[in-house]
Parts: sequence; structure tokens; C-alpha cells
Amino acid sequence: MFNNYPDISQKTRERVITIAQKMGYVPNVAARTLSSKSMQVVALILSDLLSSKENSISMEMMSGVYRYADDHGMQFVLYLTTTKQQHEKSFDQFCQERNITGAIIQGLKTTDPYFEEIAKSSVPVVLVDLDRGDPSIGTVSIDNVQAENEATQVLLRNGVQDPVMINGSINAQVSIQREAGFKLALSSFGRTPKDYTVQYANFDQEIAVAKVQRLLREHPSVDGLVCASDSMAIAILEYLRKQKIRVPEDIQLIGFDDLIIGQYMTPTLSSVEQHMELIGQQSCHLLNKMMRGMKKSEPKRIFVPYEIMERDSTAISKEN
Amino acid sequence: MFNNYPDISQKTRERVITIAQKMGYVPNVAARTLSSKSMQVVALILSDLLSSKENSISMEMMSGVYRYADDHGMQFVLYLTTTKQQHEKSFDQFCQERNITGAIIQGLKTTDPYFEEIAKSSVPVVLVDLDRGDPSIGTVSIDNVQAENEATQVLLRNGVQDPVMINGSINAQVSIQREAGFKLALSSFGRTPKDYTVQYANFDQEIAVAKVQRLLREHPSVDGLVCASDSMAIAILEYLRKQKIRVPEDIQLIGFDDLIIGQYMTPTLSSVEQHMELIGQQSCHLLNKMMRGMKKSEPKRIFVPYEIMERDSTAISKEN
DNA sequence: CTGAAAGCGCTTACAG
DNA sequence: CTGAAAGCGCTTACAG
Repeated sequence: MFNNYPDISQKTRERVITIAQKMGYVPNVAARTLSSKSMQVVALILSDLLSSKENSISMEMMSGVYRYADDHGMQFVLYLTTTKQQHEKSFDQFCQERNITGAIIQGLKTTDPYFEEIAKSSVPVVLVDLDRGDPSIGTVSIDNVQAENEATQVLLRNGVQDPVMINGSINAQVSIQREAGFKLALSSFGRTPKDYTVQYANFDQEIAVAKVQRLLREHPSVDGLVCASDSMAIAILEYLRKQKIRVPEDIQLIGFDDLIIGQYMTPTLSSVEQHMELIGQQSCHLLNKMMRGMKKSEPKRIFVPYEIMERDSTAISKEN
Repeated sequence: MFNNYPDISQKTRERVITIAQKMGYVPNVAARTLSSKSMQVVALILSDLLSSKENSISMEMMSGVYRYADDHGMQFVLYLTTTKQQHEKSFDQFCQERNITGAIIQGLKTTDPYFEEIAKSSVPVVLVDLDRGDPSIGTVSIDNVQAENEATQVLLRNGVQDPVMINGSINAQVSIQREAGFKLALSSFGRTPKDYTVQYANFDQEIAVAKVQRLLREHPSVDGLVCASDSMAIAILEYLRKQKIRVPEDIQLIGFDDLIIGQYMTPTLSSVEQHMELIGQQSCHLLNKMMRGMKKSEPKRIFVPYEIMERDSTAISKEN
């Protein structure tokens, strides 16, 4: 009745609608999704959000998804999940009980149950920051390889001789990608990695500082640090300052994510900016297309632009 | 059937349950909420979130609500709303179409349509950071008056002679409360506010800096700033550094919110810490009690603890 | 162009 | 203790 049937007299329609409005009628969502099998419900699923500290990142992404969904008449719902909950209930069950017809998932790990389950599911899925290499799954992220490559090149162009990467976890896909980019940059400058050239700190501030402490003691030649996250870079910057090690004169430093904090540090922190809101928006756009049935040939792998932010922590050239 | 009826034989129950599990049965939420009028759906409604920059604050609060709801078998849903959307659909309509049986609302302004509508609604509401003074509405926040009172006293005890408050907006309730606390502190130290003693900067960094710039030019005696938000305080701290005005030697500075950034500034920023996750948790706890029918006598106004964080920006005593 | 019926997947009395 | 019916508020064919 309300759902735009073409064969209704204008008068009747208008009369009903005005009266309905006057009485404050609103259709009930539960009833509607129950009866109508055509309703599209898009879920943004944040995995293990609660344990993470980088809240603002997810929030920006959420804004992007929400805005797009709202503008395109898609019903949008947010869910939080954890690895534990994923073990209790399968992805399909999760979607089934909530009438989810499409999902954007962020924060998923390759070891999470959903990682395998989404491949077999009939629910279209867009993964953020994680590439399953599956043509049926959408993937949205920046090009982490290229981004870290460029970030590293900033240091190398500035004359850094012995750069070290403070990476996240060897199990995290973004870490693997960023490490690949880092090594690509080294090789394009004809450098060979040493045995200490990549350090894993699991995105943890304390571990990162400890690694750097030891690194500088054992290898005083190190004069550049490429960090896989701003969070680690910030802690390291603090540590270096306390140690009276000058940045960028003694050591150049670049992070990843471009948290606002970086711009308030002394010196200001160079970084790689990800536009999370755009990532959210693009994810929803891709999902929308997938739900409407994309052509097989259309790419489901989307790279969102990033930006290298050069600031004071890399503002020096060692050679002239 | 599944809903714990007492009069079912153990065997039958177990048999059915195991088979159901084996087949991966999950009850559909839409159908359940439709048929069962007893289901409790708690909504966390964030108003005008998208326009705000302080994302991480809401995210922490969300964690608190989510955890509590999850632990207490309440179904939790997140919604975002804006002033504009509130004009299009009333609070009751919003709740009705989503079967919302209880709501926690954050970010609401006194001028928003919902502000009046919640009073007449039959849906129990908990307001975060906003006191409607209505005994039927729950309210959860820190004691802003007392918190700013204490924050101001930090400066006064340190010997600040001419403190100025950089406040938010005269329309924001928290601003009014914090201003009251600020003035309380002055009076308890026998000080009388001057005409320039309170400046409104609408929580905007640029306005805040402009106000401070003019203030210091016209009133060089000012030696202390009490900021209603860390966001403004951080911008001011940056400005002062560029002007070579020493903090805390020339001017002492304290913020509000205790954003992580403050701890990375030079000097580190004193502030008032709000435990947003606890606020979220307490909100959900209060709402839960309200939905189960509280006694009239029980207080619906909850003050959550806060903490004064004294750091380098107030680390000096001018008199001995 | 309009009205009345069937059905979405559950829960809740109600009769056996 | 168990089964069958009614109803939650909608949408969707289907007959008029």
C-alpha cells in the first residue's frame, strides 16, 4: 500500500498518507523485515573492537558507512563481535537471526572463525583492511604495500643509511603487506636488509620501546625507524626524547595512520594518512553493488587513496 | 518452547535442543520481537555524532553500554540521529518502528526536538551528560560543577592571581555547570570575577586561540586558564608555545576530558578525567532498573566519579 | 483501481 | 507434559 504500487488513484493515496501522518503512523521495522524478503539490511560488524584502543578509527569508518547507507535508502545496523562470540555462533547464523542481507566487517583476523565462514556464506561480504584473495568477497583498504614503500622512501631520500622497521605482528596481514613495501623500498635503493632490519612489536607501545632500546644499544648505526603504526611511533618518539636522542637529526621516524596526536608531538610526526571515512563509504558502496548483483568481471578489490604526510620527524636531509 | 517453560520433560527438551543445534537453528530476531511484547530492546542513540570530532569519547561509552547489555541479556542496538532527523520523526515514532523499549541518549542538546519529547514518552530514557531535571528521566554524568571547581582550585592553590575560564557555549548545559564550578572556586578563594573572566569559545579550537590572543594582549595580568575542554586547551597550549609564553611559569593551564593527546604535549596537560566507559555502563545499569520498574523514591540521577589529573601545565607554585 | 487472504517466524495462552 | 491455534504488524500476490 505504502510501497509505491503504480495502480492507485492519486486522491486515495494522498488522503491515506496525510491521515496516516496526522495520526503519527510509522511502519514497524521488525514486522516489515519479517514479511518482506526483499528488504536490504546492511550490517557493519566490528570485530574485537572493545579490546582495541584505536577507537576513533572505527568511528570515522562508521560515519562513512552510515552516511552512504542513509543516502541510498539502505537500512544500516551496527554490531560488535568478538573472536569468542564467533566460535559460539556461525556467520550464517548471525546473519540469519538478524535478517542481515549484506555485511561489512572490520577488525577481523585471519584466525577468526568468520574468516573461513564468509567464503561459504550466501551473504555478500565486504572486508575492510583484509584481503581473503577470494573473488566472491569484497575488499576495501589502502594499498599498504605501496604506502609503506613510499613512506620508507622518504627516509631513504633523506639519506638514512640504516633504516629499521618496527612492525606489528607477523600474523597480521597489514603487517606483512607493510613489510613487503618496506623491503621493496630498500631494494629499489640497492640496500640489503640485515638480520635486525625488521622488528615485531605486535602494535604494542611497550614492546616497541623495548625493541628500540635494545636495537639502538646493539646497532648504533641505525638512523631511521619506519613504524607500522602511529601508536608505536608516538611511544618511541617519547622514548627517544627522554634519551636525548634527536629526531630527526640522529634518527628519522615515520609512523602509520596519521593519528591527530602526531601533529601535536615535538617534533611533529610524519605518517601515512588513511581516510577512514572514505574507506567506510567505499565499503558500503561496493556492498551495495554486490547486493544488486555485480557482473563477475567487475573488480571487488578496491584501493582507497592514502597520503604521505611529511612532518618534522623526517624533515632533514643528511646529504647535500 | 525454547523459552524455559517449567513443565517440559528433561529428555524431550534436551533432545530437541541438541537436534536444533546440530541443524544450526537460530531464532530470528525480527520474528521474536514482533510476536513477543516482552522482549527488551535497548537503544543507544548518539545524536549529532557525525559532526563531532571527539569520536573516541562516544566509542568508549558505547563499549560500556554494550558490555553491560551483553552481560545482562539485554538486546542492544546502536542508532545515530541528528537534529534534522529528529524534526522529521518524533522520539516515540522512532522507538515504535524499531520496538525500542528503552533508550540511552548521548549528545542531545536542549534545543533538540527529542529533549522535550522524551518527557512525554512512555519509553524509559537515560540521558548522558544532560540533566532535564525531570524525575522520570534518568541522568548519568560526572558532577561537572564540582569537577571544574576542583580543577580551578588547582590553579588557585598554585598561586594563580588572575584566572580566566575558556568556556564552551552558553547554550550547553555542561558549560553552564562548569562555569558555576569555576566561579565557586573563585569565591571560595575570595576572588571576584572581572568582566573578562569568562570567555566563550564554543568548544572551537580556532575561536579559543583567538580569544586567548586578544585576552593576553588586553589583560597581561592573566596567569591561569581553565578550559572547558582538552580540545581547546591543546590548541591554546600550541599557541602559547609559539608565542614563547611559558607554561606553567607564565600561565598555568588545565583542560577537561583528559584526552590521550594531553599526555603527549609539552608540557603535559593537566585535565579532568571522565571515565566514559563507566558512564556507559552505569547508564545501561540505570536504564535496566528503570525498565524493570524502579521505586519512585530511588534516585535517577547518577554521578559517576571523575579524577583531577595534575600534570606539568600546572606544576608550579608561585608563592612559597 | 481496491479489498481480502495468506504468510513471514516466532511467542503465548489454551485445550487436551 | 504436549500439540494446535491465534496473533504480532507488516508485504505480497490474487481475485474482484
